[in-house]
Order: sequence, then C-alpha cells, then structure tokens
Amino acid sequence: MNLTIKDIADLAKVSVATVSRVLNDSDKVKPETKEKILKIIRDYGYKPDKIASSLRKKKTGIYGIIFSVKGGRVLEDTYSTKFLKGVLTFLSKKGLKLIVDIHESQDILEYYKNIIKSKVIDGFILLDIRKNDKRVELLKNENFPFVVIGRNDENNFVYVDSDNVSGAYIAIKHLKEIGCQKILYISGNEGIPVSEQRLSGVKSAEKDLKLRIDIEYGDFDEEKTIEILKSILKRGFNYDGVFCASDTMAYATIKFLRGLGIEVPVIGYDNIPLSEFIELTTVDQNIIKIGYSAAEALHKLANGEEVMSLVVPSKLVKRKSTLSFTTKHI
Amino acid sequence: MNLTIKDIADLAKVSVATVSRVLNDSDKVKPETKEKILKIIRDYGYKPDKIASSLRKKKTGIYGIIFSVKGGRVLEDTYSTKFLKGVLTFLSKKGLKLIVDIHESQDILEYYKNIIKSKVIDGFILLDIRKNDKRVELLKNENFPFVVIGRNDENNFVYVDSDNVSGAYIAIKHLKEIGCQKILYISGNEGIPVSEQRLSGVKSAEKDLKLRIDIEYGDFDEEKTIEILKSILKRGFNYDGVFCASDTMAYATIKFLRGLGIEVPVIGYDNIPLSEFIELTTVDQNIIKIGYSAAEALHKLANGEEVMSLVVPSKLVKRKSTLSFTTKHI
DNA sequence: TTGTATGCGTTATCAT
DNA sequence: ATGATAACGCATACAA
Repeated sequence: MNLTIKDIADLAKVSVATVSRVLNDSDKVKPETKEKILKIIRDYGYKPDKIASSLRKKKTGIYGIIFSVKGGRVLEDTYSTKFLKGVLTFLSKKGLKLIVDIHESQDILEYYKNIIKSKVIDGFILLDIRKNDKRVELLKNENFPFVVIGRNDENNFVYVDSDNVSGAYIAIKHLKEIGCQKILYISGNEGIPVSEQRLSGVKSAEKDLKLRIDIEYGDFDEEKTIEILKSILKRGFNYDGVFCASDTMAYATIKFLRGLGIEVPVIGYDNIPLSEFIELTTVDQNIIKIGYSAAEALHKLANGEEVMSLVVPSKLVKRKSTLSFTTKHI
Repeated sequence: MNLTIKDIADLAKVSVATVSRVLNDSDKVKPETKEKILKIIRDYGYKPDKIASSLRKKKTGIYGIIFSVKGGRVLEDTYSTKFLKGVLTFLSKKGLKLIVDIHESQDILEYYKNIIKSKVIDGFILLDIRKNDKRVELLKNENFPFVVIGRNDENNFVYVDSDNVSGAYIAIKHLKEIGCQKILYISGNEGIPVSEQRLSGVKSAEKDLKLRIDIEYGDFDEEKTIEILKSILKRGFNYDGVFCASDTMAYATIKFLRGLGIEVPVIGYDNIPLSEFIELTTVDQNIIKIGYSAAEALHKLANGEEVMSLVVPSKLVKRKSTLSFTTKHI
C-alpha cells in the first residue's frame, strides 16, 4: 500500500493542507513543523502522486513532440537524436518529462487536437514547420503553448532556428581564407526557407569578400548534384572551391570530381556522421543547443513568461576536404 | 472553456455514469442512448480528460524509458533511434504514449523510485541491463511492470533480446559458403553476455561446418582490434576470412589489412550506417522489431497478461566486403 | 501559522 | 439500462 498525503498528515499530526504547503514550499509554514513533516516524508519515502497533483494544478510538467512518419523527420537520423538529447538535457534538469510520439501524416490536426484535449501535456515542440502550417493555426486558436523549430514566412510564433545565413557565410569565408576566388555554390531546393537563408549568407559573403560565386539549384541530394556537375563540365569546370547546401551533396561532389581527376576544396552543411569519416569540412548547426533552447523556451512559455525567438549560431568544422589545400593555395 | 463529461451528460439528458459507460464502451447501455451520446460527443468535439481518468483508473497509458547519459546507450547512436521507432510504432497504434528520459548514472535507483511513486507511467523498458542489476530488484520488489532489452545471467524477468547466437552463426556460414576455411574471429569483451552469445554461435558453426576458427578477444573498438592484428601478423597472417563482433572492429580490420596489401573477406556486426557506406557485409539485429516487441510485451504485462521472453532473429546483410571474393574462392 | 472544506474530471459501486 | 454518489490524491480559498 502506498502512502498518501493524508497518511503523512496523520503521522505528523497536522492537516493535509500543511503537508501540501511544505510539498510546494509555500512560505507560510513554521520552520519547525516544516522540518518535522520533511523528516517524516523522508523516513517513509513518500512521493506525491503526480497525476492527482496534475489534475488539481491543471499542469503535468510533461511536454510533447510528434515525429511525422512520412515526409518529415522520421526519428531515424542523427538530427532527431541530437535534438532530443538537447531537449531532454534541459527538461531532466528541471524534473520535467517529455512524451515522444510518432504519427502518420494524414489526420495530423485531429491528432494534435486529441492530445491537447486529453490534458496530458503542457506544450508542444513543432518540427518540420511549413508555410501556412495548420498546426500553428490550431495551437494559437486553442491558446496552447508551443515552440517551433525553424521558421516559415509568417513567424507569428516563438521559434528556435539555426542561423543558416551566418552558417553559409562562414563557409564561404573559409574558402576565401584558403585562397579560393571563383566558387561554385550548389544550393538546396529553391523556395524553401533553409535554402533561401543559406543562399542569402552565400550572397552577402560574395559581396563582403569580393568573390565570384556561381549559384546552382540542387535538391539536397546526390543525384541532382551530379546532374548539375555534369552540365557544368560540358562548358568546363573552372572553380577553385565548392560549397554545398548539404553534406550529402558535398560527398557526391567530391566523389564525382575525384573520378574525373579534379581535386578542389569542398565544404558541406550539417556535419552528418559520414562527414567525419570522409573528413569533410562542414557547417555544424549545434542541434543539441537548438533542442535545449527550444525546451527552455517552451517551459517559460507554458509558465506565462515572455519569450523571444532565438537563432542559434553554427560553427565551421574544418577538416581535410579544405585543409589539405591550404598549402597549395598559399 | 472546455467541456467535461458533466456537460455532455446534461446535453444528452442522461447521467455522467451513462456517458462514462459509452466512453469506455461498457456493454450495459441501450444502443439508442449510446448513439445519441456519441453524436453529441462528436458534435461538440468532446475528449475526456486523461489525467482525471488516470487518477481514477490508476493507469495512464504512458510507458517510460530512461537513457543513461554515461556508460550506457547515450541516445546518440542509431541503435537508440531505431529502437525508439519500433517502440513508438507499437504504442502509437494502440493510442499509448512514451515518456523518454535521460539521467546521469549516479542515483539511478532513486530516480526510478521517484518515477514509480509519481504514478505517471504504467511500466518501464530497461536498457543496458547488467549482472545483478539493481533496477530489476527494485522493480520486482515494487511489483512494477517492466521489460528488459537484452539478458543477464539471472533472467528472472521478461526480456526481448537479439539472437546473437544465430546471428554469429549465419555470418560464419556465409564465410564458409564463399569458400573460407580458416577463419579469424575477433570477439568483444570477455565476460559480457553479448560477447559470449556471439562467440557461442561462432563455436557451434565451427563444429557444424567443420571449419578451423581462431578466437581473439577484443573490446568492440578499433584500437584493440589493430593491436590484435599486429600481434597476429608477427607470426604470419594465414586466415582466409575474418569475422568481427562489431562493425567498428570490422572497419578497423579492413583498413589495417588493406594498408598491408592483404585483402580478405570480412564480416561485421550491427549494421551501423557506416557499413552501408563502406559496403561491409554485416549482421543486422532488426532493432526496430526488438523495440516493437518490447513495447508489446510491456503493454501486455502491464495489463496482467502472461508474457514470454523473446529472442529476435538477425539477418545477414551481404555486401562487397565478402561478395567481391565469391569469384576468387570458387 | 494552521485547519476545514471544496473541487479538479473521471470511474466504480450500489441502488433503482 | 440508468442514476446518484463516493471515491482517486492533491491544492487552494477561506476560516480560524
């Protein structure tokens, strides 16, 4: 049989109200009685029932994140785990919990709605945000706390995003530093925010650093990258540096060019595990930090605090794919 | 303002008891009134408060898993995500939830104890099981439902484990099939269950298939593997096939031997992402299935059903690290 | 500073 | 087949 607050009250010869007060360290309790109660709580190993407490307080201390099985983060890549680790690092420090869930993408709105009404979580972290995301509309209507990872055009919400602009900028800057003058940038899909942000960083670096940078639009993947390179080769490949919007593209680039005997500095984006292996210089988004900050923001939001959106800086991880060229170029 | 069961009862002109009955589809309710109530529930979009329900039912429909930050699965590798994906696939199908947590390894028992007493979860999945694992003792004492991933010596609990014995067996069998006769097996650390199971599979394959297999004890990691290979090379390397207890070891082996101009079929274990990249033949544990089965077992256990432990078969993923030798050997 | 009493939204027991 | 009502364990408004 498990102890309840009533049992503790009886043992301490006080009322449940007083025990409840020390449990939530309300100040209006005499130090002596507080000590007495705490001792009994310790001696008997009493822990309050969080479900009962949640029902009363209308707060559970549990937050939620839903991974889409199709079309979004699938909870299979290292992004997901690193992100989770960041989130959990914050939450566990505060004694808070996280419900991780997955869902097929169809009736996703209904799914969110059910979870909200079931009252088990205090707030959501939203992944894979899209333009005119219906979830944002729903959560705002329900006045339910949430934090978005990434941005869209509206940004009528609190978000935590990677600083793609400066991330791309520092990559180009590094190419310049090792002596590159005419650079090829293979972008991600046109029209999606991440691509536009990275492209914008590339363009401002081009201006600031007085470089010549050609832009090609890829799709973050290998095949398209190789297509692009092939068509460039027809008119002659005369770049002394390549920057790609993803590590996958960078990998494809190196492999393809090497097959043709062309060796040129290449930088990728994301720092996926493969990149360490092939020693690819790349932009690391600091995903753990993003997760941590998102959890922190959500918790504040759920407690009625004012919260600002946040852009987390990335850092360049320098490896052989550029460093091995430093001597040649200088 | 959110609807409660009382509101629905009033709208339907019945008592809350009746509404509760249709909610939990108890059979003792007239079809017409049931329909009437269901219609109102649908029309008004009512969803019961799970916290209130949990308090009454003494069940939340939430399960828990705790990752150790130090010394265990760190929620950083692909094992963790694949496993989670399996678990969540089952749970989401049943409308159940999962709390994912991390914890520093120190007062881990206290941590489990707190969570149990807080009443928020109905059962645990235990990772990184060890000999005489204190958590097992605790959970058994508390009579709290749990399922273990892996085994130890006692096995006085329900577990879901990978079939390391047959996994190792099929690897050796494949080596034999491509013509290997004298095989080197580099084991994992002596004395831990996984190592012993894989070794046992190797040994029975040795007998069954009439092979000559030499055993060396490594530690699942690169450095030790290379040490072992170096010492073998002193007396001459005369193996025509190598099987390693991990992909990492297999990778080290290939790299090291290749550096010496030695090309020999190599098989690893785990099918980590790198292995696809380097085209390493390896044993895949089917981690997603393990996660799925564990969640299923836990749910049954938490509902008082009898549950058997389970050993999930692995499969061999054949790639170039062995297939490129098929012609030579035949 | 402490106690009393009520309610949080359900489910279960016992009537009817 | 349905209703009235007492729990579930805790937190809080109000009283003392």
